[in-house]
Amino acid sequence: MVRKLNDALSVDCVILGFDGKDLNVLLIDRRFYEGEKLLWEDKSLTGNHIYEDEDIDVAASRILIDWIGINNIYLEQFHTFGEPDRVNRPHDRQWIAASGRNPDTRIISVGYVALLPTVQLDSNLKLHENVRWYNIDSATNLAFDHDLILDTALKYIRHKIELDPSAGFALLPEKFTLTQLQNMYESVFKVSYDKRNFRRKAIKVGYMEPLEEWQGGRTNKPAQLYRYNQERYDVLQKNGRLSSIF
Amino acid sequence: MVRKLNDALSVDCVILGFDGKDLNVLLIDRRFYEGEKLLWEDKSLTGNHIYEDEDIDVAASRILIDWIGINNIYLEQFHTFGEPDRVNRPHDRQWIAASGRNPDTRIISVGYVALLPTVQLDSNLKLHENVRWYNIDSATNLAFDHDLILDTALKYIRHKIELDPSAGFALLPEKFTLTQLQNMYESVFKVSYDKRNFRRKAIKVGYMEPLEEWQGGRTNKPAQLYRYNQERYDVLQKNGRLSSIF
DNA sequence: TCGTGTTGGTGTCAAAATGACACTTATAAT
DNA sequence: ATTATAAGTGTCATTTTGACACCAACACGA
Repeated sequence: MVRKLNDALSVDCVILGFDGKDLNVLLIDRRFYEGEKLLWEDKSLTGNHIYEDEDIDVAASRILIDWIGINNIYLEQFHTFGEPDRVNRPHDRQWIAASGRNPDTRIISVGYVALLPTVQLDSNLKLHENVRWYNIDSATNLAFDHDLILDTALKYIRHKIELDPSAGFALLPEKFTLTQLQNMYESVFKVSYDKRNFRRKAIKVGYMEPLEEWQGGRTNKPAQLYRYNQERYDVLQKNGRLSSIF
Repeated sequence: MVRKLNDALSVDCVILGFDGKDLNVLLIDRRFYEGEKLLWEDKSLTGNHIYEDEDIDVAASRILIDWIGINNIYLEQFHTFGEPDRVNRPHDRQWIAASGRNPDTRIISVGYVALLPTVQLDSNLKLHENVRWYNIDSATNLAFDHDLILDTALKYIRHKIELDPSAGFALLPEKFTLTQLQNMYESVFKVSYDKRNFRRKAIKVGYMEPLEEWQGGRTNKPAQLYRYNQERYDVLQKNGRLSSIF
C-alpha cells in the first residue's frame, strides 16, 4: 500500500535545546537557487506533511527521527496554525512551487515542541549538514510563519514549565549542576535570580537528589551534580506538596 | 461564490458556563431515529466543519454565533485532535452516514474553549431547543471523542486560569460577590478554600474593586459586589507584581 | 610554586505571606 | 419575634521570601 501525504495538513516541530548556558532552536537552512546562483536563503523549523492514515503525534515523532535521528525526548503539541494566508509570502510561494506543490493550497499546521539538552545531539547532528542549533535570540526572519510558531512555542513552554517543573528537566542532561539549572530557568524565563535564594529553593523542593559526583574538566572549582527524581516528584504532586515556581 | 466546507477539518467548541455555584458545559442532544422510533441518544459538544477559505479562529466564532447567538466572549484554541480512528464508534459512523457524509473520511478537529457566566445566555438559549447546560460532572459518555475533548479543555482552562487569573473573570458576570468568586475557583480546581483566607487574598491582589452595591433579592444578608479591573491587572502584570494563584 | 582568574558554594535577618481557627451580622420568611 | 441562611470579620504562630558579601577549589601560566 502506498501512503499518501495530506497536502493540506502539516506538522512543524520546534526543537529546543539547552546547552548549559543558553536556549537554542534547531533550524534548517533554506537556500533557493536559480541554476548555480543562490537567489536567497533563510531558515525554517523542521516540519513535514502528514500521511493520510497517520496519527498527528506519530507524524511529529517521525519528523524528529528524520531530522535528528531520535524521538525518545519530550514532545508535545502546543498550537495549530490555520490562517488562510499563512504561507503566502513570495519566497514561500516560490519554494512550494519549486518543490512541486501548489502554492495556492491552504496548509494547516499543527505545532509541536521538543525539548532536549543540546549535548544529546552532538553525534547525530551530522545527519543533515544544513541543520544547526541557533541561539534563540538570533532565530528571527524565519521562513513561512515560523517566527510566530517559534514565539508561540516559547510562550507555551514557559507556561508549561511554570505549571509543571518536571518538563524543565527535559532540557537538562541526566546529571546537572545547580548553576545549569539556574541558567536554564533564566534563559527560558528571561529573568535573573539571586544565586543563594535560587539554590535554597531548588534544594528544598525535594525532587532533586545531590550525587556524590562532581563536574570536572573545568578550570575552576568543580560543581556538584544533581539528578531529577521523577518518583519523588510524583509523590509530592499527588500530595499537593509541589512548590512549583522559581 | 459558493463556499465549500472542508470534510476533513472541523472545530469543536467546549462552551463552559459558571452559574455562581457550579461549572456547566453546553451540550447538544443527539437523537438517532429510525422512522419514528428513537434508536439511541447521547450528547455532543457544539462543532462544525470549517470552510476552505476560513480562518480557524473565525470558524470557532461562527460556531458560537450559530449555537448561542453571541461571540463576544472568551474563546481560545486549546488542542487539536487527530487520532485516525477518533470518530469510528458504531453510533458515530451511523450518525455521519445519516447526515450524508462518508464515515471513512478521517476528521481532524481543532478544539476551542469558550467561557462565560451562564446568565449571559438566559435569553438566547431558546435558539435551539436541543441545547442545554449540563453540570460538568454529569457530562460523560458523550458523542465521538468528546469525553476526551472536554477533559482536555478542563485541564487547559485550569492551567490557563492558574497562570493568568484574568481568564477566570470570563466565567463571572461583570459584578460578582466574593463568594461567587470563591465558588468559581473551587469548582474549576475541585478544591476548597478557607473563606477568610480566600477573601484576604482576593482583596489583596489589587485588581478587584469593591462597589457600593449589594446583591439583593435573597433571603439573607446581602453580599457586596465587586468588579474586575483590567487596567489595574495589566499594570500589576507589567510590573511583575501579579500574585496569581488562590 | 605561587599568583591569578574563574566559578562554586554558603548564612542571617527582617519583612511578608500563609494557614488555622469561631463568632457576629443582616436579611426575608414565617 | 423567631428562625434559617449566607455574609463578613481578626489574630497569632509558622513559613517563605528577598536582600546581601565573602571564602573555597581548581587549572593554568608566569
